Amino acid sequence: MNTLSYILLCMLVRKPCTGYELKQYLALFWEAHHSQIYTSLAKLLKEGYVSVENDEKHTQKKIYHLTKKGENIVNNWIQEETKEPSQKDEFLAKIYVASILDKDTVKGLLFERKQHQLKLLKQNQEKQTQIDQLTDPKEKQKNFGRFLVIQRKIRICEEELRWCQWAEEQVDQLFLAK
Amino acid sequence: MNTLSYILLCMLVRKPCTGYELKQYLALFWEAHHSQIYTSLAKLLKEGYVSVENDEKHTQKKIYHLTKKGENIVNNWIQEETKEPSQKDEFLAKIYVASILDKDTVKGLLFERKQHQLKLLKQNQEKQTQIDQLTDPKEKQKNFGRFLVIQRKIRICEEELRWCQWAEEQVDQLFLAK
DNA sequence: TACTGCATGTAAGTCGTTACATGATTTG
DNA sequence: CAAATCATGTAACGACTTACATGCAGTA
Repeated sequence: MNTLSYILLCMLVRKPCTGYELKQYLALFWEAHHSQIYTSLAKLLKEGYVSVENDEKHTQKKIYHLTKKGENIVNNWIQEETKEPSQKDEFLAKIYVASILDKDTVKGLLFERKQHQLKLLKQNQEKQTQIDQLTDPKEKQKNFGRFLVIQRKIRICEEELRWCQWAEEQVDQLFLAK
Repeated sequence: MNTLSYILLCMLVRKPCTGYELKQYLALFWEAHHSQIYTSLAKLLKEGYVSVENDEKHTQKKIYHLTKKGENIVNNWIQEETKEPSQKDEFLAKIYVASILDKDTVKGLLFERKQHQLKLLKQNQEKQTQIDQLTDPKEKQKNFGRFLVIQRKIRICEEELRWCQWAEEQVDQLFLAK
């Protein structure tokens, strides 16, 4: 059992999913290519942590369900120590060397980042709207954790956008002084 | 040349560093174990992108400098397309399944996260103070990119702390309703 | 009917983690 | 003078990326 396997099992607590869906849900706080997800799901199935149901209409679809054994192992994992988050951000490495770049390059980098963050923000706001529209209290409760995580993402996107704005102003000031 | 190699070269733009220092500077936006850093530096040296100077007092220390060739390749890399940031955060996977956890577990997770973020915030505020204390304009200019990146980290830490606070309130409300 | 998105899978090669290994320097 | 931190390195193993490969479903 590696970390990705536990993450996949966590995703299945809320509802049964296909591998394809898992990849998308995961994106809120994890990264994995489909090749990795499908091989991990195959292992989890072999070891009995998940079960598969074949969709009748879409015969190619495999809907994975969490088994009792799977839920137990998730519960144990949650009690274990939580590893610190890891991040890799090329953009910040480029910003780090701003002093050897020209104004247009730095501004271009910041512009692209802003576009990316705006896109992310919009996507997450849509996800939130979907949760807000749930009327069934049971469904709403099942989505509580997801709701918290999406809210966090939205807040951080907004803060990053404010930082981009501020950074642009700093760049302007620096090149004015030169 | 992989991404880590470019990141290392970027770090050396500001000032010559040892592998040990690089690991610490990197932490602002990248993660790498020392084993990876030392082997990458050895490759960069062999290919002439960096040069080594041995510290006279501390003979075990190897201070890496960026060569002209290294600076050129960094400049080319910066013009290339920037890969999107990647993140891996176990904590959020655990929060995601909040609905099957008890109140104390969720609150405990949030508490630990808060402690971690407070530590990070403090560390970065110290880094900022160091930059603020620079008086030489040239030194200050060289640290411009670093300044931007540290500011971003501080802002995001603060936002995450606000989110933790908010999330605790949400948890209280949920368990009140139950 | 062509194109985009949905959906799954395998294999080779690269990257990253963990463990092993050593030794100097600083601080209480 | 013991412990923590600084400082560097190698090797084995596991995780991740990239490329190859296939086919269905919806829509313009």
